[in-house]
Amino acid sequence: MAERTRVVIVDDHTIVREGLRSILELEPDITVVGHAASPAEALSTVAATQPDVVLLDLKLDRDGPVTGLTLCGDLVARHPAASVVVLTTFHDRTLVMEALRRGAKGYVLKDVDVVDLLKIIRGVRTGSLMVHVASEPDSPRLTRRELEIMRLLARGLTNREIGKAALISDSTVKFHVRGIMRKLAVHHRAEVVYAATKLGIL
Amino acid sequence: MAERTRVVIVDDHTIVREGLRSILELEPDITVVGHAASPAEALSTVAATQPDVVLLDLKLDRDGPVTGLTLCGDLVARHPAASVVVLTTFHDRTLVMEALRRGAKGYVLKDVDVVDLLKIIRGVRTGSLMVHVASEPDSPRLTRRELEIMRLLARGLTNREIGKAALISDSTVKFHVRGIMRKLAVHHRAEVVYAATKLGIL
DNA sequence: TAGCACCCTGCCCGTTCGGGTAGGTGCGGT
DNA sequence: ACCGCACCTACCCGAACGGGCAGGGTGCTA
Repeated sequence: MAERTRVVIVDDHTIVREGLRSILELEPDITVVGHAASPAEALSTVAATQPDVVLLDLKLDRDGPVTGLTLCGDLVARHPAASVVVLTTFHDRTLVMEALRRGAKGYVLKDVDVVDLLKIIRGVRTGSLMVHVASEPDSPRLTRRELEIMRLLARGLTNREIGKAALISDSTVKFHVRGIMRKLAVHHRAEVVYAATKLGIL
Repeated sequence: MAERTRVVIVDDHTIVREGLRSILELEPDITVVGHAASPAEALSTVAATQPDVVLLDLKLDRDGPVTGLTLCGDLVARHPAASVVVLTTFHDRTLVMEALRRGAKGYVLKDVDVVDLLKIIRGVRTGSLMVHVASEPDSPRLTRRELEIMRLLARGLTNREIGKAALISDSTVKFHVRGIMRKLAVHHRAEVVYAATKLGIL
């Protein structure tokens, strides 16, 4: 292996980006060829640099991990040669599974040892580290509308008020709320907020 | 200023700790004399190394920022010579105010520029950077009972069910829920969960 | 001793919610 | 052309909620 492993870092926090770069650049067989703070930036950077590994933070903004998950799928689809390694603070197993389901080659919790991180980067690069994907536990997939309703719901709006805000009737709001509750397997709107927060959807 | 600024880093994520260390060690006038991942470790490390600045992440575990806030107060109380700089991902203004109220000398959002971070570290060290504390906005103080009720409420229990669980009547539950809502300045239980999560009380 | 904070309970009332049924549209894939 | 899915709307009804009221009690502290 003469070539150095080319890595792109995607994280919205400058400190994490720079910190990771500092760590990785100390390794002789690894080089950081780019970094990005947003999905758009990530896609263009990866396209431009064609890295071996993309270190991807799932939480790219205050909207939770959805942004990162989506980006993960996009990166895998457009750049199958690059191995996406999910970097996250979430201890939530469903999130990890969701990322793997979308084609991530590995995942790293942010409190891992640096040595382990390096091991994983080298592992996915050589292909010696294979992740067991095992099909789906399928975290609930909310539609656009449902997400919108849920955010308004979390702010304490009544169905009627949500209807005003979303320009739909309160009957429709109730319809969507039912959908949300069914998918999250809960029965009260307070629990919706709780579950959504735990899953990082909110 | 002949002496180098001595810094201790407190963060539960190894990657953030090592990353920060890598960044700071590049500066000739700054030296990282210790790091910690937990409150206990932080207190002993700070006591042992007597740093000028403590970089403190508010979110030290999955319990939210309460752990960090408490530690912030403890550090300030036991080591008034050390300047605590709060490092956090939370964009929430109330959290920052709460930290300052407990004696933090400054705060840094994790997505700041590295240059700004260095500026702040040097600022608190020389005392040229002074934070306006302005007394208190006082984050709401819930009683033991209210906290207990709130946690059950978040799980989606009805007032009646909460009563069963807490061995009190549903009338009393409603009494406490009213108290919670009043203190959080909200009017619906879904919003209670939302507000409590944002404040890290849950 | 009085005051205060916390805790507990009951009743009222109008509003909102949760869940059910029973429809409608439009869009994208097989 | 058909199916599935997201989306929209309307009706019903019992349960739960939100916010008032009016009272209990304890324990600690000034």
